Amino acid sequence: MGKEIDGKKITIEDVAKALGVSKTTVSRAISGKGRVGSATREMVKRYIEEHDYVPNAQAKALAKQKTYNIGITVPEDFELSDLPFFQKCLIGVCERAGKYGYDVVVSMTSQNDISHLERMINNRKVDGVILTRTLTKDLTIEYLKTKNIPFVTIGTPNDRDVVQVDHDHTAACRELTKSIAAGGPEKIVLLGGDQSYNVTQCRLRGFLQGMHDCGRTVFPDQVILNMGREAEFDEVIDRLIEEQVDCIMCMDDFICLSVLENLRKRKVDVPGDIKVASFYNSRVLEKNIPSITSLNFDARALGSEACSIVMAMINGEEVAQSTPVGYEVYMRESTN
Amino acid sequence: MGKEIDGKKITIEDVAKALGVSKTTVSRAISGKGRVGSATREMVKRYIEEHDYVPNAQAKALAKQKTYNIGITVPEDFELSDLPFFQKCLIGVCERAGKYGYDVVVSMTSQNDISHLERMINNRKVDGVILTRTLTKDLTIEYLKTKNIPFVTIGTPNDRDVVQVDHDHTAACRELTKSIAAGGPEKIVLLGGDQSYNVTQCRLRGFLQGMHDCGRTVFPDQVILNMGREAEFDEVIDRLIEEQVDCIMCMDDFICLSVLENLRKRKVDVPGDIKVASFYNSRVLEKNIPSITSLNFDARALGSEACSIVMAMINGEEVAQSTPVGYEVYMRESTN
DNA sequence: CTGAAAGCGCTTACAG
DNA sequence: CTGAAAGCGCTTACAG
Repeated sequence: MGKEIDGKKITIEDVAKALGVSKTTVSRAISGKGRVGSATREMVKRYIEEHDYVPNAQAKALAKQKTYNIGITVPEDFELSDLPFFQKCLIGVCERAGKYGYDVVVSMTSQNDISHLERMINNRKVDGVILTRTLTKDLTIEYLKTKNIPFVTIGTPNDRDVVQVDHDHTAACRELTKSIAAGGPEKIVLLGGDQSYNVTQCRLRGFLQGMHDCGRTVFPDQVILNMGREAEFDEVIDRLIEEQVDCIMCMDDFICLSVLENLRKRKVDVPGDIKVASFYNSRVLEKNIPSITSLNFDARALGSEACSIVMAMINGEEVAQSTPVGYEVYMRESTN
Repeated sequence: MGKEIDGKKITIEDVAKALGVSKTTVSRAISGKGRVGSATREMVKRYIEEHDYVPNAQAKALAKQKTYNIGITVPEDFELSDLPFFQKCLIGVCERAGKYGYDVVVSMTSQNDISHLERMINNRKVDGVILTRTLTKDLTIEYLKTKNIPFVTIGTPNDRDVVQVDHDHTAACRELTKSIAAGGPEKIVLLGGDQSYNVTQCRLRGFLQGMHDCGRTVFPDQVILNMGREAEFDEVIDRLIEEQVDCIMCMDDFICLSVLENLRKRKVDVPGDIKVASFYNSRVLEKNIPSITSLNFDARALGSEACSIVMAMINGEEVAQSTPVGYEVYMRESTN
């Protein structure tokens, strides 16, 4: 196996010589571009198959001015984000990229440091990039717009001229909110995360719309954002109990987990005393008793979709400015 | 900004012409290899700085027969593994790689499909690779050994001639087990995951050693591996309660989470009725009440270390076959 | 249908 | 200290 000459890989020239044809012919037989006699083509194909010839991607890249790589950003401060979300996206991207013969190179980014991204772009390591998170004030988007490189965001930046794919969070949250509000609970409160995230804004909007759809008025004290530290939860939950809130809607699973444990600590029964729902997949909560009403999203599909879209852009095709990926509403015990 | 000619990046030739020197000189001034007059060097440096010249990495790669990329495998079936572990490793790797001017390309692998890895290697997209997980029967290791490429594993494969970096799970579990066994609980049971993972074996070994250190005999029914589905937990926990087990040691956080929720459901008090400990960081459990006795590991450090080691191998340096990364034992409320 | 040659943008012996 | 030239391994007009 591994037919190598002196431990070195064989090149297109070796193949050409061995077969008594030109490099041009070998190249064409492999790429399928340009005409080659079918007998010649078969001969070449058989030879490279038997001799494990694999074209040097670096050389190809240089000649074609393409890298056959796409970039993806990985948030350094992922603690702030949904736990397996990035990883699922990544898998989706890898899977799809592989079908195009592309590899994926990752670039670590944080809110205010995009130096790794810059290096990757400047070094022309990739033909396009996928952003896995968008912030309201997003350095990566600003940067990429100045460069002449195709990119798509997973998530919904405010910026209406960047190509994006996302779950329709607003619609999803609206639907879930409606389903719950219609069910009766008097006082519903929304607990959310970092308001600098667009997704926070989308979910908030969906919540407000859903409430509005049911003819509900939302007072300022029914929306609590920027939940983070443990101490805050203690305080907030205390207040909500005191105010006899009927239902707590959580923008993500971590908030929901904290809420549940806080309620448990205080011996507050869910859903008996207070109903609880989450605006996100409850992987972390999946074993929870009672089961948690939530939305269901498929991050892997998001990654796949995003990848297909950059690939299309790289190939110069037209793409939609925005592509929604589906969701489901799971009504479960926690809001019964 | 972005001094480009016709929207194309400037090349070393453009720089050379503009400065009236040869490409050789420019190349040397940039790389610092070969002698160049210091005045010339400064002139070149200033010019490329002002004109945003960035060498074409593809061309450099081809000329130097190096890619300036390292590969890292991402487990497709990460559901089975620790949740943020891979991501932390990845961040650690990215961070360190960046310091070497390297980018990192990911390759999706599953237990029995390493085609993406193969493509990445065959296409020579990387100079070395980091495996983020090792299985007892590991296709990736077998494959990489046949290729002539430096690689290091995160985790402890049985294979004693692959370079590896890992937490010393065995020692860590041994220490935690000792601390607990010394504290008194009569009947201690170990609940573990997939026994095809080496880490499972290491933890088991540590547990057995720790028990042995305390003069305890371990009977077969005190070790339960391959815990997976919810149904199993119900059954197992029922049995353990019936057998009046005093302490449940969990090999990872997900097992621990399931155990805790199962006990809670049955109104079994922790640590009053049964003590609980985890052999892994309790990120998922961090808000749990009571706080959970566990080991503490730093996956990001693991990634950094692994990266430094492949880099050394790529540069032809000698490296230790095995590098341990530290751990801590956190005794908390759940075993009091 | 096939090939010689130039080109992609670097690096690096070799010579001066 | 500096440069002309060959080479890395592909692709692709251009010519036949």
